[in-house]
Amino acid sequence: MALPKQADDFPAWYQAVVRDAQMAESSLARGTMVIKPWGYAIWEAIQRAVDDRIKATGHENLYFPTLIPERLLQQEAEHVEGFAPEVAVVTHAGGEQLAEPLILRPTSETIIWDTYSKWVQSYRDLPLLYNQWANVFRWEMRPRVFLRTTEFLWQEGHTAHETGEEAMAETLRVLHEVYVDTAREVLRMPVIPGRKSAAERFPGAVETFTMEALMRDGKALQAGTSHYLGQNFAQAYDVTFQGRTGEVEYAYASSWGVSTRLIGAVIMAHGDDKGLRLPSTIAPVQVVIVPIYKTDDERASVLEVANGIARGLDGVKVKVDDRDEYRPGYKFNEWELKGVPVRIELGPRDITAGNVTVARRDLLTKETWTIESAAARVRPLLDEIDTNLYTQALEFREEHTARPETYEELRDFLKAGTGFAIAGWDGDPETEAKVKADTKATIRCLRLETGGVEGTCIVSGKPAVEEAVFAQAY
RNA sequence: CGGGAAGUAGCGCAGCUCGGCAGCGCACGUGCUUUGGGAGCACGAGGUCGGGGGUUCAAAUCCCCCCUUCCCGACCA
Repeated sequence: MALPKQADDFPAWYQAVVRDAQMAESSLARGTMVIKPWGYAIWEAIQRAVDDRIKATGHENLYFPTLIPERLLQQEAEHVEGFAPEVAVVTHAGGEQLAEPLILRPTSETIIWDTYSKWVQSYRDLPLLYNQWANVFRWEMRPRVFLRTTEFLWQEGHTAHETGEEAMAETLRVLHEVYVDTAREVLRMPVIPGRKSAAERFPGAVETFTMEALMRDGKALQAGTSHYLGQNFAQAYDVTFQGRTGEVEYAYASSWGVSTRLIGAVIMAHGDDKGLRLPSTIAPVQVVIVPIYKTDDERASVLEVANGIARGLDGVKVKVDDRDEYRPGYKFNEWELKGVPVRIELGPRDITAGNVTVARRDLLTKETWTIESAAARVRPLLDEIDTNLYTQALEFREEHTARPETYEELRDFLKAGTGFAIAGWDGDPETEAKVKADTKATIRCLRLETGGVEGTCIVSGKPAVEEAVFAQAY
């Protein structure tokens, strides 16, 4: 039951955590997964945080169908080229071959923009600020639970605007106010927001923005994307409106999404050799109380005190683990594996002394509190743990971020695959391709906050026009 | 789709080379003893050996085909 060590075999560790913490298991069809209650509860917490922010930034939820006529996909050239290889097609239904095949949506721009063409006549109909929570299907080469499954859950926002400036502002607002904020404040995971290079752009997008997180094996994970689509989809699906001065124009678009991949991100950003470490913001159980006893009398008295403490923890997701069939040591390990931030141990010795023993998951340390103080101290401790998880992850990222001076340094660092490398780039797709050919690493993003880029491209020596963040990626 | 490994009880595996009663550990059921870091003993239940075909008196084992999973690539949220 012991987990593989992260340092020995990170993929094996990841798979064991997912399985042993009962988050998910793979299902019958290739690349599909059953999300089990512990994993789904984490997803629900993430959903809630993301959905709150989507609503707070002025969007409404709606729902489009899973099945889309195949011809719709053909209408946007780059989009079909990008997605066709991984689209699942329904050819038969009702015992007959369909006259027109249907695809299982890999994303919904096509059906949504085709529909928007009926909804938009005038600039007064804009903007459309809609989001949906949905499942999508992508027939990827190599599935990995949560990170890349054939079917996954996500939200996808699709907005239509009167001007390009407005659509771009929307794209960036969602990136920062919804995604980066959720990553930092809820997942407690530091991310680098940035722009994708043309090679890494979403098919059909004019500009793709991303947030990139660093996993504890040194690889980067694209944790969320927000796309400025310009007028590409409006032109492909004929979404026109009459503007303020009477002329007919195409609408401007954004689309953006985060998925169940975020669960994998949390596992690999915070997890340690004992298993998951969850911030309280997404923990299905924030505090677990483990009673310790020998006799039935002790059991009764310990549980009475334990339940009293639980009742006193107002607004905290607390569980008294009163299962009689497991011993305390087993429960300690199990809740550590599942990532519960705080464990309270309570036995006859504690009760005699008027104390509880409090173990924190982030540091694996124990402290002693008086029973009376527990109600007041739990919430501050949860906050402290959440802050510490973020700090630890940020320190890890800083320790694993290099600023190489020469191409040899960049190449060696990227080949080792131990983190981010930040360097000047001349913007040429050929230099980007050279790095990928030499190291298998990619430009994860181009920094947003850099103004005038100084210095030279680390590959070509020509003047740099971008500051690029390179890494091996999932 | 290319390279590698593997499918045997819920999980992890041995058995296969050299064909001959389907096993081990954990988990599971019952009972007793236990309980402050993954308890002990006893008894017990659980199997189309990934699927199909072939060879043979006899196949988990040998041969052929197929499927699936994992790892490494190319693709990707």
